[in-house]
Amino acid sequence: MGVTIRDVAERAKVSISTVSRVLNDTCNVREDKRVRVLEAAAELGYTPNPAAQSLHSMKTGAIGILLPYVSGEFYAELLNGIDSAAQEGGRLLLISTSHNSEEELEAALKGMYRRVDGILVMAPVTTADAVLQRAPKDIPVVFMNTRTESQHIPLITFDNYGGMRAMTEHLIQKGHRRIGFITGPNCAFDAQDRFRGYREAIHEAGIPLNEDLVVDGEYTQQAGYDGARYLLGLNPRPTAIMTSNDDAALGAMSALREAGLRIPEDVALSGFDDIPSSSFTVPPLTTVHVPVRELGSQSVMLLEAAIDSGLNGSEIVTLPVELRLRESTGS
Amino acid sequence: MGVTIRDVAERAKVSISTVSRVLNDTCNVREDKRVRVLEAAAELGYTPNPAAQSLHSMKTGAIGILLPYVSGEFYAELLNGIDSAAQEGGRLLLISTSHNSEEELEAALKGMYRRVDGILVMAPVTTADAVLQRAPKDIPVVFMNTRTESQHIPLITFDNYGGMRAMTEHLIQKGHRRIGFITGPNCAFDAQDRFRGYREAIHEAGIPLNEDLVVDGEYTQQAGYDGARYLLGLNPRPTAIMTSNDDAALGAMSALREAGLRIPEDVALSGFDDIPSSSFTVPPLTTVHVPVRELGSQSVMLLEAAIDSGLNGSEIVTLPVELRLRESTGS
DNA sequence: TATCATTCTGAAAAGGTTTTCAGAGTGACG
DNA sequence: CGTCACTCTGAAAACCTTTTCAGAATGATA
Repeated sequence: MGVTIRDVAERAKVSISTVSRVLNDTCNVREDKRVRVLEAAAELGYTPNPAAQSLHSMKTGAIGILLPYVSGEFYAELLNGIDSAAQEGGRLLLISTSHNSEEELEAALKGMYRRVDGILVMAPVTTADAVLQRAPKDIPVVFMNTRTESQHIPLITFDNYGGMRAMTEHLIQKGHRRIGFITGPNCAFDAQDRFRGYREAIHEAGIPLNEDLVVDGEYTQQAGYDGARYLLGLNPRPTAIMTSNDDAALGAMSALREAGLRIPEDVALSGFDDIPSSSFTVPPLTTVHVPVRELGSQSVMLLEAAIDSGLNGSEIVTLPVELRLRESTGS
Repeated sequence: MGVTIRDVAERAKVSISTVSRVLNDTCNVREDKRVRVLEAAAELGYTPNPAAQSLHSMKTGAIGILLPYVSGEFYAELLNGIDSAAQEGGRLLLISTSHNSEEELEAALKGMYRRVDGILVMAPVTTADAVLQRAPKDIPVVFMNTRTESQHIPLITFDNYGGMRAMTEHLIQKGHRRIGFITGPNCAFDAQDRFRGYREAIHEAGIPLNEDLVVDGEYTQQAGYDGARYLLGLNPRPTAIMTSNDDAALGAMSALREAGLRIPEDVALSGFDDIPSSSFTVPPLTTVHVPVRELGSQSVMLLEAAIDSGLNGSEIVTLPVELRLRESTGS
């Protein structure tokens, strides 16, 4: 079917070794043969078969990405960061989503084995250690936004705890005492960390933690909507509502409007992630800016370093987050 | 490095052919050898090398996806549809984004050549025909949401023209005569089709097309915001604003609120795409529901059919769209 | 002219799998 | 016991490339 190096060699009347040498210019070939080969290759439209190349070189030129799911602007941004860094490095991207349990992750890892030179894993519900145990050991793995017990795992994450803590302090400093909190999915570590930031800030301010003000949620608009409606039904109702991500905040905003409440005069509202939408809400949403694109691109760079050096790095990088104070909390 | 079929054969004390036969159960092997092979394979953790398999079978078990960019909820949904269908078919996904010019597309196609069994292309700014000319011919390609001159190209799209036309008619029927329109990117065919739907509906209603009411935009919130601000500066201002997608509508909504205008009493607003956010805005956004997930999954299925049958289908499927009338237009 | 050093070049091996082909073993039957 | 039919099994080829190794061609020098 396809045109092989043999066809090129035949047409250029040289051996296949010479063709290979010319195409990879790996050592000197007499000029006339060189041009003959190049012409033949161009005329036939020859492209080396990547499978054969991989087989020999034990490299694939691709990296794999495992994500728990893809939804909303957050993941779109993440993919942008990953893709641009991968393209920079001239690598293809194999992607596989909706892996939450360890079993699914293991299957996905196996599926990528030897098809990629390294794997990027975002696994918010399992520890990196558990994943690594089940992963093939001769391929570098870099984690994003995952928890680990060991300190020797290449991991890029951001300061979920600190961000939510700072946000809570901001609201407390604005005078709020009854602060409702809509959590993310309980099983996700980042959601736990964010909640911890809230809890500890509340505690340190000497405010008793009121369990009624904490409602289980998800990272979705629907959950934000539902959670906010619940909180608004309390008596007295909270003076501020914190959500665990911006999507939930959008949902909560919808519930607040529906109830005829003004933001922030009646109820203040905060999000987390700083997705593009958050600056276009009315009022603009106070949130925590998370460097998503950087998370993606730096993870790829870390992975490439591991691939090129052959040794799996072991740094844990925590990217800083930043409060974006906007009108939804009266700033 | 890795464990090969040879290692398994050695351990099980059989030939590599037998190992291959057992693992693919391709013909009968005596039971005792069978279990020996299976045990050996399990103990060594053997996984066949995909490069070697591809080399022999001329199949890769992967499909490629070329997207112009990834941004916002629309693409997240699309990827979901694609990924779930691909997983169903047991295929891996190679993804590559930010291809707009024909040159970039060609390079990306070349890069995927023989790494995938088929390619899914979403190319809103070039015609499918142009892409096909530059693509390797021995690999099936399915297009999404692209324009073509020929009728014999496998293409799944949806009714951009009809959707926007219906939306315009809806607004006209609500009594609007001064209807502002914020276009999508001029170069994109779907944006052109959507605009055409607006123009022709206006025309058929006997309303003269007022160029001032049409403002160039993009598929972004920022463009919607800017466009709406411009339209609101007109005197008299339009009584309704139509945007070319929901992201732009969110931006426009922000501009309307900022200007202290009520939706829909002062200005009605419509979007296109029906992204998840659109039902959580206040008021909920009237929009055109587009079956994004289906677009993704059906494209994959069409591609798989082409791969399996060996012949590139040539149907053009146009998925129906559907008006979602909500409060932002007074429904 | 013969020899040497130098630059090019082709044959062949290796990389890991699947599949074909022919040969080996087993059991049945005459 | 010899033959036949049948089921298993192993050796080898094929898939396509890169790279090593040895040999060929060229030019220069004695």
